[in-house]
Amino acid sequence: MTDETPAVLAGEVNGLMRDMVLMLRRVGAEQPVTAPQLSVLGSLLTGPRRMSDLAEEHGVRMPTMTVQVNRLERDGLAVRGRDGSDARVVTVALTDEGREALSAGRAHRIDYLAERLARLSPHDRAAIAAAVPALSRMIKGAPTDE
Amino acid sequence: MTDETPAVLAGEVNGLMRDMVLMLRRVGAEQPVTAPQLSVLGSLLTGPRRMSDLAEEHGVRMPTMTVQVNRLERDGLAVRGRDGSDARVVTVALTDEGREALSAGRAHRIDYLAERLARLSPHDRAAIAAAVPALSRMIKGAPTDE
DNA sequence: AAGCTAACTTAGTCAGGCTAAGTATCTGCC
DNA sequence: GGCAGATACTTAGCCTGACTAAGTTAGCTT
Repeated sequence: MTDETPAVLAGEVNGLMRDMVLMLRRVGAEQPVTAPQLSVLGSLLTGPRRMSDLAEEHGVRMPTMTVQVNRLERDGLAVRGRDGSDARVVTVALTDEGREALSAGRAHRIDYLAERLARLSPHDRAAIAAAVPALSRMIKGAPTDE
Repeated sequence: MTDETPAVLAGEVNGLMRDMVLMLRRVGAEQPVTAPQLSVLGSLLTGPRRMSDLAEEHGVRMPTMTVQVNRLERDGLAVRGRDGSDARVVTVALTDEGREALSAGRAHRIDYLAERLARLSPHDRAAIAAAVPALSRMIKGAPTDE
């Protein structure tokens, strides 16, 4: 049995995250659309969103989102629009091309992970599946609901 | 029970990783030493290393490591040296200040994680602990050893 | 209508990654 | 022994992604 003390576990999780960052760099390399861009496109799937919402949702400041959307627009993946009720707000919407880029990019990432997961034993996969909710709570900083 | 199909799991893990990146940005913000730098300092703990080794170990190209080490040296956390047997190789060693920065930076990250883990139920922690080896295998792309 | 607040953008800075090309040194072969 | 090619690094130049500070435009409140 592994030691489940928070401090010890934290060390293990820390190492895991370092390796994960490395892996993510590899997955993303050679891809036309970067991970943050893909992430923003994903937010647009349910309809146009305002800049401030996007910034908030992705945990960045507005200037960062401005630049991100500039690039998406430059590459034809999204378009800016205006909100009728408030002339200050700028909305962003997916283009068809953006929708395609999103699904292609997602497929690439998911396939990569799925392939790796498929190589593991059912036992390992079960362990990961069982830990997903707990990891999600940990990442979001939410205490376990008891 | 969660569905353990690779494809479905991959989707969940993908979402998890996105959130993790967000969390890592938060942990790292306001920290004097960045995560990659901390990571390099960690490699130096066991003694001086050559540039090419460091680049290899951290999955980056040499020019990237050159810049990284430039910054570490600029900030007094590491020093470059020469290898007696081969005049082409450059070695990098920790300074006392670097050792301190490393342990402080590590402590910050680990404490952050430990605190979050401590808030989870023992059941959640156990699930995470049980999944660590499997996740590690997944990340490294190694098939389960059976 | 004035003045404050809110939503974005612009400008400037920094870290971290890359490729291509330059320099110095080592190695192997004739 | 000396030259050719390989190896170890650095330099230069480019891109993404993040930040703050400051500018602009539009809405809100009084």
